[in-house]
Amino acid sequence: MPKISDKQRESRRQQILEAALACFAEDGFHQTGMADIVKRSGLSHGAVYLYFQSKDDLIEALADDRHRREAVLNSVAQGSGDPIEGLHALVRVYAQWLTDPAGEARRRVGIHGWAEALRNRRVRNSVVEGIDMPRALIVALVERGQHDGLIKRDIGAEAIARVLIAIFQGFVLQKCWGEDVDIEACMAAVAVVIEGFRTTKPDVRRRART
Amino acid sequence: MPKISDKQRESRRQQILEAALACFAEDGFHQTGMADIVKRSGLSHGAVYLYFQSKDDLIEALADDRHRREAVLNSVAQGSGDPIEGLHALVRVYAQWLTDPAGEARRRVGIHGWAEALRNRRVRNSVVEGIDMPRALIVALVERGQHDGLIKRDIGAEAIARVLIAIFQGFVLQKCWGEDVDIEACMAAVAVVIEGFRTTKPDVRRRART
DNA sequence: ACAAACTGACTGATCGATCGTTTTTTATTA
DNA sequence: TAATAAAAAACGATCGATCAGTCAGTTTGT
Repeated sequence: MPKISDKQRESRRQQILEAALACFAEDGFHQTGMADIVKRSGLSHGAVYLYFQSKDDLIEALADDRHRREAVLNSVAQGSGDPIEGLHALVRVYAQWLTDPAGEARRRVGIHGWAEALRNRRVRNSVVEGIDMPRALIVALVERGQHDGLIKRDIGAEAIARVLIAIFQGFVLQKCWGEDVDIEACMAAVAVVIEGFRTTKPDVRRRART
Repeated sequence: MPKISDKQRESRRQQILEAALACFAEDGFHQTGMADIVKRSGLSHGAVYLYFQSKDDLIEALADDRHRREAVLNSVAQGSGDPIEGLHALVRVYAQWLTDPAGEARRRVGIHGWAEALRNRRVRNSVVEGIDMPRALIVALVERGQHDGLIKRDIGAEAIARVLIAIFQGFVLQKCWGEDVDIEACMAAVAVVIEGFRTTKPDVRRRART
């Protein structure tokens, strides 16, 4: 007979994950000891190992950030209109995520995950898959924009997607290092970047959808 | 009386640094043991500690990448002409650095350094100072371009600099993760981004230099 | 009363760093 | 030129500390 309910069990799990997130955000994966996580969680060593098989298990559980993907997915729903407006919407979503004080720990752990991805195959898969979704979304938007003659056709949609993603990755770094980045001004610059992809002449050639 | 010359001494130092670079690139700072570096260097534990006080000393020595700064400085000399052409030149320099196979280890160590910068003040200072120089260079170019009416005045020069730097930071990540990034296509997209900063109308208003 | 949840002292392994010893090189002497 | 003394350089066995992970025993809720 289980002593605690599934809800309680999940709550304990989250309790440990939150402690681990805070510790990893402060000191990175490999400079954080299990003792730190244990102390912060308020539980004991044994209890933690009831919920996670190993420290690597915890790392992998935190390397995967589903919340952000869901936020992106929501913006997909809105992005069914003008492709370029879709790109702007996407930028807005990420800008908000970037400036949310509550997400500081997640961003820091994310950076540690980027480094860990260089040596841990499972973490790398998590990280790469994590950017695959927004990348595919941007590619779809751009290709639609190019098809409709709104976006320059001489640039690869894939290239545009990677540039936009790179911009946000770089901002996460610069922000987390504590540099005083004027996010608002930078987002304005990114908006100009996106407008730069727009065809200068309206390019009346607009083929019918297949 | 010294047994070995300064040249030999520096050579040994480099020998250790190269071993450490290779090890750190493979496994990160904290997953690399001194024993790994010792073995790779072909020396002994004691010998390594004759040249570096501690493992952290090695980390800090490698977190600072002067070579790249020098390359940027060289491109400064060329950038005395058209500001926008200066930006393109800068992109070319970084694109070359990004695709140089010999620089793979340095790029990977760089990423580990980005994560380490979150918890090690000295490493953070190295990293931040490392991007301060190209940032100042871009700001100078953009402000000159804006002054001459070549670059849109409604974007902050600082913001443009941070966007361009972020792009390259992101590309280093995506490249090192092993994703098949078409660097050439991406650089073409970046070129479009830069052109997007250009004033659409030539903006004849050109004030004389103060 | 019973079984699951939890505890925390404990373990073997591994870490960065040390230091007494050995090797190597150079300046000096024979 | 060959032998020698002296000192720096290099070595590597070894240290205490710390690590992730375990398990026999205790508590807790049903």
